[in-house]
Amino acid sequence: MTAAETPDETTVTPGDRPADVAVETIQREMTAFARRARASAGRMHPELSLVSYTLLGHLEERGGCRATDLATHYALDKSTVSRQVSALERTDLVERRVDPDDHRVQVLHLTETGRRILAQVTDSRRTAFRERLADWPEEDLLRFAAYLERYNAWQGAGAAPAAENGK
Amino acid sequence: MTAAETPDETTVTPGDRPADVAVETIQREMTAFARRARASAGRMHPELSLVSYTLLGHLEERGGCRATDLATHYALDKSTVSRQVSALERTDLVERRVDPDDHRVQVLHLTETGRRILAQVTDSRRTAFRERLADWPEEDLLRFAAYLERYNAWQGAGAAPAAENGK
DNA sequence: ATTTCAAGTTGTACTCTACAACCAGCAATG
DNA sequence: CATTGCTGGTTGTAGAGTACAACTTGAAAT
Repeated sequence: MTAAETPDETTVTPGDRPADVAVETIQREMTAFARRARASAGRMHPELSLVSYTLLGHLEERGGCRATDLATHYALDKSTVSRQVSALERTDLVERRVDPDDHRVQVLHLTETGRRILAQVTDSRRTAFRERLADWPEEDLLRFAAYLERYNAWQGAGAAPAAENGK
Repeated sequence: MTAAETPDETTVTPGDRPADVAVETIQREMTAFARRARASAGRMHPELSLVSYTLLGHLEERGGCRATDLATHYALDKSTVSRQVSALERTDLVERRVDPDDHRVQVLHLTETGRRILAQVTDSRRTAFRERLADWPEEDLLRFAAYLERYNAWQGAGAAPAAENGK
């Protein structure tokens, strides 16, 4: 429709080389994915938002850590983490234990419930991903995983030196 | 840390096969990316949120479409789209033209400004992505792009049969 | 003409988020 | 020890993004 929409080529100027096209595609697809992720995650598990999920995951992986650690690791404001943690505590998924060495800090730990819910959501998410990737040859799965890791591992030169899952 | 954290194996049950590990990784990395995307996009372009950007992109790609089309395509509520479009109109990035055939519908079009801003943001995003992918061999770029497309193209069997550009 | 349907808008509410102001411990200094 | 300053966390406030439900208006079907 409306072919008279000024089909000027200068508007976007996608590079001509295959690599440029690929970068373009990567950008587009990553963006599309990101746009959907939150909502779809929320639909799947109304009980545990994407953020809560990753927070809980970090807690389990580390076996407890401080709110500040979560904040820096995920590049979130400490107030955000504070509220998230409050919510998680209210729903009895995490508990706070005041650090005896420093009464300012409170080490966060998963509760049994938290561990259970996390496992449950993880499982459900895994199922969804598996279904989605069911017909992929193993070789492609491995490569795709490697690419994603590589992509995410990139540390922006000038970017905030914080964040990133070092582990 | 805290090895006394009940290291029960049943908690996560990651499959042992390489493919399972890969799926796990894909899930984790896609999630990590999604979590950051919005914020980083916002930091890069305070003028155009990730959503606005994709909306504008769709408009350009299609050369105008209805709000409902945007809603179904992006699986957003029509009220959400309505408000987004309002904002885009207020900032003079899109304009509405009432469809002469059906006075209910208003076809959305990019304005000149909209086209310009979109191109500008697209360019800036492309630069960022290129930088990030600078040291990737072309072969990997092509494969990564293909994987992402394939991943995103997946239509959940039971998912909403709506969406996607029929046209 | 009346009912039904589709496109959009508006009211309301909730989540996620940041920033700024603040409080409470710890640490260093005189 | 008292003062100053830093760090971990909370709370007030604000804004984006979103959904759902109720409503308006125009089109279509009967």
